Amino acid sequence: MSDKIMTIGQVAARADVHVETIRYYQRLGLVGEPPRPLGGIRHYDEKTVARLRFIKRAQHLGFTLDEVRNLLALEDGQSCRETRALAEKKLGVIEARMADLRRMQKLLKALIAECDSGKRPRACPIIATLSGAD
Amino acid sequence: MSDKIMTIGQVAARADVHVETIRYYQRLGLVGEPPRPLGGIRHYDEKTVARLRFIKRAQHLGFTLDEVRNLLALEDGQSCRETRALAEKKLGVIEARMADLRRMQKLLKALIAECDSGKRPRACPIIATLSGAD
DNA sequence: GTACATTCCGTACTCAACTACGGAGTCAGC
DNA sequence: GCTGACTCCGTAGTTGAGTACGGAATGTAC
Repeated sequence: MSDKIMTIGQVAARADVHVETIRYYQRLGLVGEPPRPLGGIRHYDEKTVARLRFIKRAQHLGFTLDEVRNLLALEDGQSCRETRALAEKKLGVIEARMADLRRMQKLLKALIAECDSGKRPRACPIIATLSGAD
Repeated sequence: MSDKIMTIGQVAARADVHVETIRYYQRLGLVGEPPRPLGGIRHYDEKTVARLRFIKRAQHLGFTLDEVRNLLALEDGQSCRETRALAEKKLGVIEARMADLRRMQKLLKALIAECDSGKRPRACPIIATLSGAD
């Protein structure tokens, strides 16, 4: 576990975010305030990089920072009971999201196949199917 | 295909969005301006409801309105060639997103199992794995 | 030991995506 | 034919998620 000490700028570069973003996440409590030996400058380690990357990925999957905070609580959580409950809940969210993506995927594939088969898809039903008319 | 005529308020209620949101999407061109017979009030049909629901779902999966515009172009697209290319591209995006979700899912399941097995997961590696350290 | 780059910190600005507001027009029921 | 609910339209305000700015402090290379 390479515990090389880094400055905020190095962490930012490695996680591909702006320095300001890290400080913003610290204000929100998504990233902890690291030790600050000798007056001023904070010392970060590789874990922060991983955490930042995780946040970005989760966001990209449609989770808000607030939801990401919950996901992060799984890592941080002390109580197994609470962690378990949260994990279960998030699992449900993720599975619903995957189902939606699978539907999109299926339809896109069908659309492509239809294009290939030459028969003009008169009004392909992509939206009708995806809008999930309940 | 029930082509019942609706007002904007009825469409909003059925699609579970605000009236203002529909007008906003019209300004952005995500939803077409419907016919407006007899002076003032617009007449909508069921298709608009489906379109709105689709937009909301796609957004929830992490697509921006701009990306949603692209997805909608698949439905609206005249040219099979262009549609095909776009569909192919979106399919890639969706598959990447699903892979990420699958990773999350797997880890959440592992986390739950670990909780259940009684052995305290000392620092569960959820983030480490999800941060996708390349 | 002094430039120069970074960090620190607070505050202000930006951008996407709405959401609210207000006054005028329209329409359906009584 | 009037009342109350809904629509239309433009403009302004809000929220979430950053991004930019600028002056003081610190650290590093020469």
